[in-house]
Amino acid sequence: MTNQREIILQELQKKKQHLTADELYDIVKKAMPRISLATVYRNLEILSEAGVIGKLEISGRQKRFDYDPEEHDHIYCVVCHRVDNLDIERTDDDTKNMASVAGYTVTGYRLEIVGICDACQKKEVEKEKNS
Amino acid sequence: MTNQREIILQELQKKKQHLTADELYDIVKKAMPRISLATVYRNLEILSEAGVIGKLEISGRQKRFDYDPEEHDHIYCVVCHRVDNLDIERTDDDTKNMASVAGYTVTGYRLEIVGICDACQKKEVEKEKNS
DNA sequence: CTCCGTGCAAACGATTTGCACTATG
DNA sequence: CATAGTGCAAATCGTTTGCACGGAG
Repeated sequence: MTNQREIILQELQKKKQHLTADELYDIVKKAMPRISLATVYRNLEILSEAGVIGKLEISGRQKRFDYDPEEHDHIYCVVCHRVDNLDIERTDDDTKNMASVAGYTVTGYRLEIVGICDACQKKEVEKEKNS
Repeated sequence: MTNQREIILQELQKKKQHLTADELYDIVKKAMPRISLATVYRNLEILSEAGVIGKLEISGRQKRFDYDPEEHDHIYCVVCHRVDNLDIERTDDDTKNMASVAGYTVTGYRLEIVGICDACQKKEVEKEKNS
């Protein structure tokens, strides 16, 4: 656990958001100006591999990293691409229902709810006023 | 609807699989050797925009295109990345449950089941035999 | 000393774009 | 003849990697 690894982890946990590698890079640079983006990527990979954080491959281009490594689902905003945690209980029933599909052995699932976040809804209203 | 557009669409529908742009490119090249990958990308974008096909952003690197534009969920194989359609009914209840989340206006959801497909399971067995 | 982790820059894979050209309406 | 669509190559974006160096054990 190097110095840079620790700062990356701390900042991610402190923000309590689902950040991309380069968002986190910008933040960490303030505390450690000579850090490189590659180091951020490498450490995020190591940390998620170790189960300390989660890695999200939500629709869109960039991966995001989750301060909470527990299995859970996400909701994301189609406008600003912000991602939040969902707290929906995953019933065993669901998993059982899936087990029969097309010869697959089911190992898990990912539910991704899509919507427009509070902030973006407000922005929409603003826009309509001005037009 | 140009000639190349038509062939791209036909081949995708004929294959009844969830192909990536470059897989489709390889297929279409046989019928139309001078076509470029950019054209395949452009037309897949246009076709999915028009609702004739679907665009999938499943975990992993490449986008896949779906011959079936209807809303439905998918299962994909973690080993070979093959994607198949799911035929799980989406109840209104589900959507209602989601509506309350964190100030979001929910517009939809995407369920992605993860597993190992039939073919890859068989390959696993083979490997074990040989080792 | 020995290595693992770093910073940098260059490489990479997937996708997109600028441009000149071609077919089609 | 106007213009939407093409092929090609170069550009772009997010991410990964090779390499020489530096610092901790």
